[in-house]
Amino acid sequence: MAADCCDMRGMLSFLLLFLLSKKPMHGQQLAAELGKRKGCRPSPGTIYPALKALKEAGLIAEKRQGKTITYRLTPAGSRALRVAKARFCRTFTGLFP
Amino acid sequence: MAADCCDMRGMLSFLLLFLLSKKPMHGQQLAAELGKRKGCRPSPGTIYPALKALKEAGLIAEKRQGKTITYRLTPAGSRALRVAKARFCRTFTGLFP
DNA sequence: CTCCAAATATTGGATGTACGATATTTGTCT
DNA sequence: AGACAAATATCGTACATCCAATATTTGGAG
Repeated sequence: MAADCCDMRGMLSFLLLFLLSKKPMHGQQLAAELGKRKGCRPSPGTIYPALKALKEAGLIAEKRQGKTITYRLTPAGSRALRVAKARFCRTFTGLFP
Repeated sequence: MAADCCDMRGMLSFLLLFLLSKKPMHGQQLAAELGKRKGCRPSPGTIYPALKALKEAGLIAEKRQGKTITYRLTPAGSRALRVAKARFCRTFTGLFP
C-alpha cells in the first residue's frame, strides 16, 4: 500500500482492499470484478503480485479452499482502507459537481 | 495519459487535467492545489515531467507570462478528460454507498 | 550591473502497476 | 495413474509516479 500521503500509486491496492471489504473473494473473482469496472481484465501478472504485497503488508489474509485461495481483509486492512477512503475523497472532491 | 483501459497509472495526469479544466494555472499553483488535496505538496521532479508529458501528448498548451507558464486544456485535453472521468466513475462506483 | 528569489526543468534511483509468457499447484475426469 | 483445466505464481520488460538534489531561466531589488 501507499504509505506516502503524496502518492498516486497504490490505486490498484486501494481498489483491491475496497472490493475485499464488500465480500471475501479469490484472485480470479477480483480480476473479473476489476475487468467489469475498468473495461478489461487485468493479467495474472498484475493481480497476484499486488495480492502478495498486500498479504506481506498484513492488510489481507488468505485461506486455501481446494483450488482457490479466498482473501479477506485483516483488521489492519480495514483500518488502512478507512484512511485511504478519506484521502481519496479529499483528493477527488469536485470531480462531479 | 493512460491510453490503456486497464491501467491504474495515469491518475496524476488525470488530476492535472481535472484541475486545469476548472481554471488555467501554472505549475506552482497546481502543486499547491495538489498539496491541499493530498496532504503534502509534490516535488518539482513529480509535477514538471507530468506536465511535459501532457504537453507532448497535445492535451495541454502553455503560455509564458513573465516568470511563470500558464497551462490550459486543449480541445483534445477536454475530450480526454471527459473519457477519463467516465472510466473513473465506473471504476470507483460503490466506494461511498 | 549584480544579487536574489521564484518558477521551471532535469537527473538518478526507487516503487507500483501493467502485460505476455511461462511455470506450478490442485481437483476432476477418464 | 495420467490427462486436463483452472487457479495461482513468477519472470522480464516497460512505464507512470515519486523524492531529493541540482541546474536553469526569469524578473525585480539594491
